[in-house]
Amino acid sequence: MTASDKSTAGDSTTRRMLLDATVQIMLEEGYAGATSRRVAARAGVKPALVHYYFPNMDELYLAVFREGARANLDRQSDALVSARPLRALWDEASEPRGARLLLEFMALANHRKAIRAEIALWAERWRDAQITALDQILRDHHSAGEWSTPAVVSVLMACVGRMLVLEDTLGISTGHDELRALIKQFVDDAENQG
Amino acid sequence: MTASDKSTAGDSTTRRMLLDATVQIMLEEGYAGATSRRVAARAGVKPALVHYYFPNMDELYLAVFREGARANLDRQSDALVSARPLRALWDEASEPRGARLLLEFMALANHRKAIRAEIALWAERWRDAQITALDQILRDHHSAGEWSTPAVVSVLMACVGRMLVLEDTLGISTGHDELRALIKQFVDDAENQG
DNA sequence: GTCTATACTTCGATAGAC
DNA sequence: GTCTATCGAAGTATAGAC
Repeated sequence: MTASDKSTAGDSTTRRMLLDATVQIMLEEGYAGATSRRVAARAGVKPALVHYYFPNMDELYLAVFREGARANLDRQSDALVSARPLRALWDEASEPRGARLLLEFMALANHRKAIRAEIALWAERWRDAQITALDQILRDHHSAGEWSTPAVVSVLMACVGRMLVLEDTLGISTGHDELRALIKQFVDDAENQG
Repeated sequence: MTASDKSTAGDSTTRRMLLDATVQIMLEEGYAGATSRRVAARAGVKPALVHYYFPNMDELYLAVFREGARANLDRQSDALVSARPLRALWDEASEPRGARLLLEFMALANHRKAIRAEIALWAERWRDAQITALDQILRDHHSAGEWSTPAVVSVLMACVGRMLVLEDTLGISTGHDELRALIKQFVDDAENQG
């Protein structure tokens, strides 16, 4: 085990474990449950260590968010050049963990104003890249309907995919199957003739 | 001023002020900012009074939610029998205060599990009523498109209207105008030929 | 119904030993 | 890098005077 293995192996550095613990707690108990003490306990270290790696809690939350945002952008880049980009985008928007974490960060942005700008920055990058790529994709697949412009498709998939997940999490399901079937049909129609 | 006026007049009882203060703080600082001390301060009373009217904080949050949910259902009932029900539903889904408050309660439901069931109950009632009414409305206006079923229209308007508001709040706007214009066009087309 | 006073817990953050 | 120890602030909740 050389020193350089540290970044590729289990990534079991303390900092890594603190970030993971924060995400896990946010998903299970909401952002208000991710306190310095509880994050430390989940990571198996003492509370003071949290402040060694992150000067304050805002920085911890921002580090968690930035890491997730970067991973999200990377996955989207892969999705946009895949064989079925529309399906990949829809799957990504419907991914429960990401949607639930984003809910927490949206609420956290309302409680800690330092978070707000970071989310907006990431979201605009994410959407711009998606719209740019969709412009070509929708043209290639000459998708039906004058309404299916890149911007509309991008915003619609993001809004609907995520909100359906959030409703599912709460135990709300009325109408979901019907809407999901419709979207799946649109995606399949567009990509099977491409 | 008789005793019965208390319910109709300014409603300036202490309980009323506590509920209002809680909503205001949740909107401005997020649910985690609505602590018993701060709610009391905002209402102009001492913290102990909060626990006189509400045995614990869960009950306060639930009282706030139930009141908002009832008002929401009432407004929807009016909307569904109005001259332009689709426009009214879209306006209601796009109303910033309601959408932002719902975000807080969705996150709160993840932090305080007692909230979760109450939201699901209200949301299912709300959607069922909407779908039932839309069934007749869409028939009357013989709205175009095989996709415009009651369930799909209901879920779509709710998801998109609210998520656009949340994105706006964060400072995200790309693609919003285009999608809003499209929905406005759909609503207008459906209701101008009715 | 509203207050004062208080008990108890948990929080974020720091100082300093190892 | 990790710990022990600790500070001061803020949280929920209760008891009891008025």
